[in-house]
Amino acid sequence: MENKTENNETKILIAAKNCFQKKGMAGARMQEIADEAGINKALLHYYYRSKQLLFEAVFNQAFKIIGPKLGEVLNANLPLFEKIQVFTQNYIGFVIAHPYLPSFIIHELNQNPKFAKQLTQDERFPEISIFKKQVEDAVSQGIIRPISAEQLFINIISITVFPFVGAPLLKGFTKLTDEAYNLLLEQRKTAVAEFIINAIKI
Amino acid sequence: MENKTENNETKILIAAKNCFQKKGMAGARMQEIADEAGINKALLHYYYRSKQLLFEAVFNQAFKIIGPKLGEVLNANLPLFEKIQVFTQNYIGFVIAHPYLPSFIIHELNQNPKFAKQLTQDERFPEISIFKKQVEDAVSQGIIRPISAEQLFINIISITVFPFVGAPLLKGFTKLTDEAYNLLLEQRKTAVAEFIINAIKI
DNA sequence: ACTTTTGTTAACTATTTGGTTAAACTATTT
DNA sequence: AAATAGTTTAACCAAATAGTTAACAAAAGT
Repeated sequence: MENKTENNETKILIAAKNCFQKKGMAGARMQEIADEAGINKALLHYYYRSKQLLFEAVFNQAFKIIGPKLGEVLNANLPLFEKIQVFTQNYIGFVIAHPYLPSFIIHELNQNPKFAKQLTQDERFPEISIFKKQVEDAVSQGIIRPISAEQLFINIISITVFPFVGAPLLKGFTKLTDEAYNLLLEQRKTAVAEFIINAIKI
Repeated sequence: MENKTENNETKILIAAKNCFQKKGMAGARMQEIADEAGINKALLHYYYRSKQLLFEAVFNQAFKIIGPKLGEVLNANLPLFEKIQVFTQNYIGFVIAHPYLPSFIIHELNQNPKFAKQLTQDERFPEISIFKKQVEDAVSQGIIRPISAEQLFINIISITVFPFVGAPLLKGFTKLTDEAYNLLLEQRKTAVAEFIINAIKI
């Protein structure tokens, strides 16, 4: 067993992930990451030379997880409605398990547009072309109402991700307790696909 | 004319708004705010004692703008479908004019949950109870499919706001240029309401 | 006129913070 | 066991940064 005691390199990465995701690049402190990893601050610099590089390691790892997760379903060989069901269910489940991840990615991408361009060109970056064709076919066959694949895709992602990103705000508006709100998120695993399919189905 | 030369207090607030919205509380620098306002850094502290207080002034002002804007339509005396149309159109238009605002509010609220609680109790904080009743009535009258007002509200906000918050990400996915993406946002002013109404209408 | 209050600045201070160094410690090789 | 390479730490360092001070200027009272 190799992870009897996690090695420092991964302990650092885990601690850094937590700190960066909670506080963002600008708000996170190297000392805090070191403390959370239970090691000396100099060791951070030993493994990852600078804050910037440590941040990029965390960010890339985050994207390596979430990117393929998205592409996987989008490019699967499934009928459109089923695909929407699987996608939203999978994805909401995934985000429930990693609640800080979307806000983190979005915030840092907003801070650093160059970073965004770079990501787009990564080979792991999800492709929507298959999904796009599928939507266009469904429209021309009269199965769904006319809508561009881009608009539909944006609607799906929005309705899936935003309830996590905007949780504090939405909890405020709806005056729900944390438990009630989490229950509601859980229900969305199936409710969201239903909503979207109703919106496009003829 | 009183704003011949804007007074320093508001010049500071404007500069601070820009910096905080672009870089967040943690990323913004007092010196940068002073430079952008064209004044000495000490003057920031003269008017707003600390970075924290300046930040709160900016944040509260931001919420003072966006909060009532939301409540206004939600509590208006309009039939449900029309309300959805007016709300999405108004709100998308508003966010086009203030594109950094939602990300800013969301990020800072995620950083500081106490802040969120405090806001909820503010009298300016929008109420959804009228909207809630309206949705419940529409459901029981069989006008719309069964859905909780909270879920519908979350869907509306998500689909309205997320395309702005997640713009860099969504631009990446859809491979659209900035212009194409902006055009698409413009189209959403009407398309979004249609989508939502189709989703719930029986 | 002069006194007081308000506004403004340059220079300074204290602290935080990312990053370095040199030494100590540990495992691995020879 | 000695040498070597890899790992870890305490103590530092330099730059950045929020905040202060003291002097000065302008405006407002008197």
